[in-house]
Amino acid sequence: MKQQLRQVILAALQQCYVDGILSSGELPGEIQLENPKNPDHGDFATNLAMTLAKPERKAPRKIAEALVAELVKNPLCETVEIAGPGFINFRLAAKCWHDVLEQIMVQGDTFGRSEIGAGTKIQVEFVSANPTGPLHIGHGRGAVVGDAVAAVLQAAGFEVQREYYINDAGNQVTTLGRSIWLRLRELQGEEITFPEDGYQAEYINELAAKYRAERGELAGANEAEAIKACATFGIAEILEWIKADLQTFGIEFDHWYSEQQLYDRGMVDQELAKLKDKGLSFEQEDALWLRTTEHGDDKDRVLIKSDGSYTYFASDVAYHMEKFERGFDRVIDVWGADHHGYIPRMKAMLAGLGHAPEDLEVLLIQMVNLLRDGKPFIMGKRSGNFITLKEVIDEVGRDACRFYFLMRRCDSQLDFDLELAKQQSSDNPVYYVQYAHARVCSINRNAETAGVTVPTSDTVDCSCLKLPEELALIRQLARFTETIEGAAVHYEPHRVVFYLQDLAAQFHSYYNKNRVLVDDPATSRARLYLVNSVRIVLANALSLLGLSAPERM
RNA sequence: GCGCCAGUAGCUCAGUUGGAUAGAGCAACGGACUUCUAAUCCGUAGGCCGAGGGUUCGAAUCCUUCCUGGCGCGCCA
Repeated sequence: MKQQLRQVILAALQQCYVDGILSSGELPGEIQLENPKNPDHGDFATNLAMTLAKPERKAPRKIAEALVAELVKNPLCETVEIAGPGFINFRLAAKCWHDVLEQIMVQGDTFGRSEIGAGTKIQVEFVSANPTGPLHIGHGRGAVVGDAVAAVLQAAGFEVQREYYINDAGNQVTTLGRSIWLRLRELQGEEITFPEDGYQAEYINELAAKYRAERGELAGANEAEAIKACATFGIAEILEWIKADLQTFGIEFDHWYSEQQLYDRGMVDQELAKLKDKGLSFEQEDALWLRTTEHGDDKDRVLIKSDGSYTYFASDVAYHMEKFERGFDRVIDVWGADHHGYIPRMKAMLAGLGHAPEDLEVLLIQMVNLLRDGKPFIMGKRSGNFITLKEVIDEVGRDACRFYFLMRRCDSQLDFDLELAKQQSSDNPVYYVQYAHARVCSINRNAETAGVTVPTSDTVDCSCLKLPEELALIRQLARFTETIEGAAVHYEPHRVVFYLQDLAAQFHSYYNKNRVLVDDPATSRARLYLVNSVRIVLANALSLLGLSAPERM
């Protein structure tokens, strides 16, 4: 709709140049069209005359007059008016809006999709929590945001892969192994002193018990081997928990990528060798450093420590180099905001290899403040006051949980009140939106009983849809595609959430003011056509965010 | 000390590439169910967009200085 109008405006501008009414010949890169907040300002507005004021050296309103003289000739435009300092306001013919409904009906569950991302391969890596403990609420937010970002990108035509990076190498693995091993010895009746830096949580005892049940007593193996066995066992078990939790949350990954395998395949050494060949790394004090200061980092970073072991950064560098070698045009990492200090060195590393800064986009997920009845719910691994993601989902419900995580832009902190999220009332926005969907379904059931069927595009008489609120509703529906595009381009899935709330509000208001099923059959059918278009868009948006669209509530 | 994110109504937050009179929900107050689901709707009230300066036709939005809160600044992961 917008694109169509842009063409019309461009043609009018060119005509003005041909006629010599305007002389600069200036063609704007893109004609800016906005959706006015004030309905008096029409369906669309452009500031074109104001931006042309400088090159034309004429008053904006003069330029607008010339353009309007051309534009009124177009049948698409019902009215074209000049307003304020030089805005041109358009009101489109009702026919244009009725065509939108037909598009929705014909396209069904694909309505809203576009191809702006066609040909671009993007990888979204998210969650990537260490497999040393169950997922908590912070991981949940990252999981939902990552999943939704991937979904809107897909809807906008990008080719998307969802990946989980498993940090199954490094010190934390040994710590996990040792923790399980100690608990296991405890179970076998030994008196042990549990170290300060071990994992103290209850689930370690569960893992130890399970190990014992499945594998029996620890045999005479030496300590290092026993710890390693416990670690391997623990990682595998916890990974299963994580996979199960994500599944109940409705999140699926295309690819699980193991850090350990990165080492086993020799990828880390290979990639580090490439850096060395390019002169990006250097040795100093027995350690290997990456020269990240050349591209904006505060200091150079260690890849291989003086004791010969690798830093976490080393495998991360190799991992990201390999991502691009896999053919992705762009790579998105979803991280907890506490890792933000890491961004400059990663970007510097890629810049050294000739990548543009925007090839890697890091989405920082701000902290989640867990509350219960408005009071902070302090989580301490040691206090025992620990609540896992699974417990939150079980208590609050999947849809409400997802919706809360998506309601805010991810770079602002989120207060998550368990009692509030749990409420199945008007206080809970997720039900407000889902209720709109259920309401249309209910109307459909009543229509069916009354023998009224939803008309097809060629049998509907859209001329019955002329109330201002009906046209406003269609305008909102028409914005769905551009909303998804905006959410995709800016990596901001919360835009879809706000869109959904606006659409639901408009529908509820319309529903309260007007009956769909009235005495006049043509009007009933046309309104049924309209509300079912609303239903389709609600369902598409809900599905995009991983939310259900219930038919009854 | 340096860096990142945030600061908008009593509370929680939106606000598109800089656009017209800054919006929504909750809370408060007043209304609407013999009518397709009241998990809904309609109305009232509520603002120094953290503060100052700058850029321009035009700033919550861009630049700059400061204030406040959160988080980072390892040869940890």
